[in-house]
This record gives sequence, C-alpha cells and structure tokens, in this order.
Amino acid sequence: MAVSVTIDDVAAHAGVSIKTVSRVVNREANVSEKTRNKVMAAIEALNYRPNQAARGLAGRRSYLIGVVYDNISPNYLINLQSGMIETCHAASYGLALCPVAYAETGLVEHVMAWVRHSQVDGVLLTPPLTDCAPLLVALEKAGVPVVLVSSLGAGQVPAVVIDEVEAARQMTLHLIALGHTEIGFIKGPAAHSASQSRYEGFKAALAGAGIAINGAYVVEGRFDFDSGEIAAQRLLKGKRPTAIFASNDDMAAGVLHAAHKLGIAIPEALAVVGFDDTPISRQVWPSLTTIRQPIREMGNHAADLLLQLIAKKVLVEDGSSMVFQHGFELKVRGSSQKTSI
Amino acid sequence: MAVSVTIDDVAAHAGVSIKTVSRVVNREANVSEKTRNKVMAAIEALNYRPNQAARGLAGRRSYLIGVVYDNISPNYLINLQSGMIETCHAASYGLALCPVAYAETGLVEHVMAWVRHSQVDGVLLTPPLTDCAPLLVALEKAGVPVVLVSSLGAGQVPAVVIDEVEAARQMTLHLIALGHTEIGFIKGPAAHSASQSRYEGFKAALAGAGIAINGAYVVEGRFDFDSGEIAAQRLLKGKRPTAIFASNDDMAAGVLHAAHKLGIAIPEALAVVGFDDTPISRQVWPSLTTIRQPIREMGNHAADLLLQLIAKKVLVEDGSSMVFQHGFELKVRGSSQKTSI
DNA sequence: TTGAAAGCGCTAACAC
DNA sequence: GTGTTAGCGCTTTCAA
Repeated sequence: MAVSVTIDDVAAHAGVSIKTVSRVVNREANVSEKTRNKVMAAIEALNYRPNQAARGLAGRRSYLIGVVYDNISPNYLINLQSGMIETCHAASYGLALCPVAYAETGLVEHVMAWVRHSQVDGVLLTPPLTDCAPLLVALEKAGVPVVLVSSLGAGQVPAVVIDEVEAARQMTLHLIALGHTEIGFIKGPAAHSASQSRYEGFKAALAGAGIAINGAYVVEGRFDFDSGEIAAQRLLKGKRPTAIFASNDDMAAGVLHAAHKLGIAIPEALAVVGFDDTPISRQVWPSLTTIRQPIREMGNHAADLLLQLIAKKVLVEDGSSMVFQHGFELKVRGSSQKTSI
Repeated sequence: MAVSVTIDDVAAHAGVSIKTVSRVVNREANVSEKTRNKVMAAIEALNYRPNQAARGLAGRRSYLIGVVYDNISPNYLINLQSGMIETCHAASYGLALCPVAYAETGLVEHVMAWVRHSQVDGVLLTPPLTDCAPLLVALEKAGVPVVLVSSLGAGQVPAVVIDEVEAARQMTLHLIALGHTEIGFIKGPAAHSASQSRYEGFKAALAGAGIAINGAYVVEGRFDFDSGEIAAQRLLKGKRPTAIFASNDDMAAGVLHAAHKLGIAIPEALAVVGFDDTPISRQVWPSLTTIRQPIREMGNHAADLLLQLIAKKVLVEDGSSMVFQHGFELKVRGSSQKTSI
C-alpha cells in the first residue's frame, strides 16, 4: 500500500485547511463553489486518495460492508457480487465476503463473530440466509444495518426482490397455454421462502385455469442438480406428468439429465422449465425455458440501500415497508416448446 | 462496526503495557511464556479484537489483499475465492475483489488505479490476467507483491499451478487408449498460456503414439460455451473426428450441445472430453470426462504465498524459481466411454 | 524481556 | 463558509 500524498499535502497545495479538504472529499455542504474547485484541482494535481484506514479510525467506521452467502449457485453469486462491488466502489466502500454453510451448527455465532471481526458497517444477506430468523434477530440486536436480497424475510427488514409468486404464475400459464394439464412441480427446501412463493404462484395459475392439483406430482428438492435428478426419477415413474416445473435451473437441469437417461424426448414427451436464467439454462440440451431476474442490478440496489441505511439517509420506520421490487422476464427456450435452441 | 474493547483495556486487565499486548497479538518474539498466557487470558476474557483500521494506520498497511479476475468461469472463481478467503481470514487479512474485462481498453490503468485506491498490500492474479505482461510490469514497478494462479506467467513471478501439459497429455492418452486416432482439438484463446500448454500436451501424446496431427481438426475457441459450440459445428461438418478434446469444460459442453443438434450419439459416434471439472461437467448429458484441479487448495496456497511475500518471510530472489505445482486427476465419465453416468 | 512516547492520516466537535 | 484542536487504536522507535 503505497500512500504518500496526504490530506495535509492537498490542503497546502490548495491553500486551505485540512478540514476543508475533508469536506470536499466527503461531499459535505458548506463549501463555496470556488473553494471546492481549488481543492478538487489540488486533489487531481497530486493524485490524492484518502487513506481508508485513517478515515475508518477517525470516523469509527470500517468503510466495509459484508455479504453473507451460502454457495448455492456460483453464477447467481458472481453476478450479485459484481453488482454490489460496483456500487460499493463508487461510494469508496469495500465489500467483505462471508461464505457459510446454511446447515452448519453454530451458524449464527459464526456470522456474528465474523461481523465483529471484520468490523463491517452493514450486512447484505442472500438466500437462504435471509430466512434464518435467529440471525436476523442477532444482527438487529447488535445494531447492524441489514438488507435482504431476493427474499422478503419477516418483519421490517429492507429487501430487494422480484415478484416470485407472479413469475411462477406466469411460467405455469405458459405451460397451460401449451396444452399441459398434468404438470409436475419440484419445490425447493421448505425453509427457503422462495420455495413457498414459487409454489404459490404455481398453484394460483392452476386454480385460475380450473385445473385440479395432483399431490403425487409435487415433490421436494434441495435446489441443486442432484436433488432435481432424484425428484425427476420419482415423477417419471409409472403414470407421469407431461410437463415439469422445477423451482430453479439447477434442478431443472437434473430433470433433463434424468429424462435423457430414461430416453424421454424433450420437449415432445416432456416439457421442462426452470427458474433463474443461470448460464446452465442455456448450456444443457435442450436449452431451458426459465425466468430471468436482473441479478446484477439487484446487487447494485441492495448495496446502495445498505449504504444509505448506514449513512442514515434512509431510516427504517415502524410501519413503513422497504421492499423494492424488480422486474423479471419469461425466457421461452427449447425445453418447453420446439424452437431452434 | 461496534468496537468497544481496546488494546488499553486488555493491557490494564493483564497488568502489562499495550506494547506487550501488541506483541502477543502479532506473534512477535521476546515475550515470556508467562506474560503471553496472561495476555491471552485477558484477550479471551474481554473478547478483544484488534481494530483493523488502527492497525493499518499505524502499521502503514491495509491488511487487505486483492484478487483481480475476469469473470470467465463463476464456478472456478467462487471456489478459488473461498480458498483465498479462508487463508486470509486465518491471518486476519481481508480479500478485496477487482473484477475486470480482459479485453477492455485501459485495463492496466484500471487495475493500477484500483490498487492505489483500495490500498491492497498485494495482488493475486488469475487467468487470463496472469498473461498480461504490461500489467505484471506495472505492478512490479509499483512495488506490489504479486502471486499468479494457474499460470506460469513470464519471468520470476511466484505462481501456483498444475502441470497443464502433462494433464492434457494424459487426457489425450485416455482417448488413444479407447482406440481413437482421429481426434479433434479445440484450443483456447492464443493469448492464454493455458491454451498453449494444453495444446502442447495434446501434441506430445499424439507424437508419442505415432499419430500424425491433422491440422483441419484443430480449431480455436474463446473458452466459453458459445465458442465451443461454433468450433464443434466446424469440426463436425463433412469428414469428422471420432473424438473431440476441448480445452475446457464450457467449450466441451458447447460441443455436446452442437452434437445433440446434429443428432450425433455421444459417446458412440463421438467422444467428447473437457478440462477443469467444473460443475457443468456433471450437469450436461452425458457427463463430461475431464481433468480435476484442486482449485480451492490452490486458492489457499496462493494467498498464503502472497502473505508471506508481504511479510517478507519469503523473498523472490534472482534465479530462484517460485513455482508450486499441485496434483490433478483424470475424471472419466460418460462422454468418452459408456458408463452409468 | 518489557515499557514510554510519538505519531500514522483522518474526522468530529466546536470555534470563528 | 472556514479553521483549530483533539483524539480514534494501534505500531514503531527507542530506551530501560
């Protein structure tokens, strides 16, 4: 870390006090246009960059926000991370990573120890950690600002989401429009709120179309490839559905794998659809019909929200909702109807 | 960032000076066993965690190392990241991320600006950035310690790698052992050193088996799925090879996609193999024969090496080589020979 | 083997 | 609108 030019150098160069430089750097009010320009010029001329350690020490902050995640889907995560980094960087903040295993014992203690150790100013929570109520309580008690991604959570925690229920409903309507009435559904783990929402949307579409739901066609997976394959093996035994809606792409890819093994033609003998539009959806054969979420933008938004919370520019008030909904898109590909891909 | 207990509290509790506490925390020599124990007990009792900002300010370091990467393969990256984070965390260091696009103009300036701004104490470079000579020069000139991952680079830069040539050679021998003599090869981008090494291994195996190389069967891709598919379309037109070795899994998956479209049976009519053992290799149909690298462990090792370089426990001396080779593993699956997967 | 003093570069609180 | 002063919590330097 080669830092040489300090705030004193800039102040001297601009002929002002260090406090004024500090004001300009931190975009505070009460600096005349003229002074600001002088200081900016000095910063430019000297190529000055504030020392984060000194800022943090004096300001009692770390200029760091954390993301806690369970590595379920690398594609989802990397995209989310880049969105978050982009926003953090623009605000001279850093992003600290806390990878965990959702199922591990002592999860809450692990995360809280990390929060204390890394001294982050706030925390972004991704699914399924968004659904861990004890963790939310512990963070709240510790006074750490939190923003949830892709999940509503419980209570008043700010969140950046898509309308999962509506997305799943539209996906189901797509299958119904293709003539399917015998539709299998692979749920995610019960503990994930996304599992519930997607299943709800599925049920709503069926109900709307007057199609009775067949309990034997609904099974549960773990959101990963293997569990999708296993679930499909159960669904495809004996009398079977003509379409399967898997709650995410990884499981849908597992369904394709199982169908291939059984020699079932896709989409002629079986339509398969997923959710998330991860790269795997385009890399399997045939490509998966799925739902695209603007993940990177959601990462931007979540980080931005958290920074505002930290700066107390936005306050979480009792009774006010801080849920921000992003749009989604139905991507129709070869796994549900004959196309060129 | 709720930090309350400071080094003074610990010193008071243990009945020593703050310097002694500092010595214990930093594992310095010249502290008696008895004093050390007293201090450790106090740290434990008060649940003390050193303030990174203060450490950084006083010690003129950021306690941060950076990874620069182009998001080519999320799976590879997430695994590498977790390895690096693990090691960093154990050393009370943080990991800062710098995502870039290898092809962008002003890449070197971008990275150097980030290095100055984030004030990292050292940098880890992943492929293909390891092959960007101007960047290596700029980092060296700035006096920033660097470690390369998965690439030899040029000159004396420390690196953590696998023997790519040998791995590609063994993969090719596997195909030859299955009876193939007409083998197609999809290279990676010429600018990546991995592309060269893997191709070399391929050629070495053919030469060793007395098989002449057919120039028409060697094409170049960009290490991504789409380029693999396009390359396969070319290779599979007219007289075609009986096996295709793609230099990474993403391209191999693209080959499978193309073969499926053309109705070519895998592995009966065409054997396909990849490289990297990314999750996609198990998620396509049939599963891909590939080479597994211990990515996470390489992440550990690279971070560890960089920390030693920063602490000057290890020095890069002229004439000494600092290349550390990890083992690899040939994973045989259904895309090259009939198996159950 | 241990400690005292100085100061890293910045922000906060308050003065002007 | 601008400047002064006093630390933030630690490592460094030097002395004991």
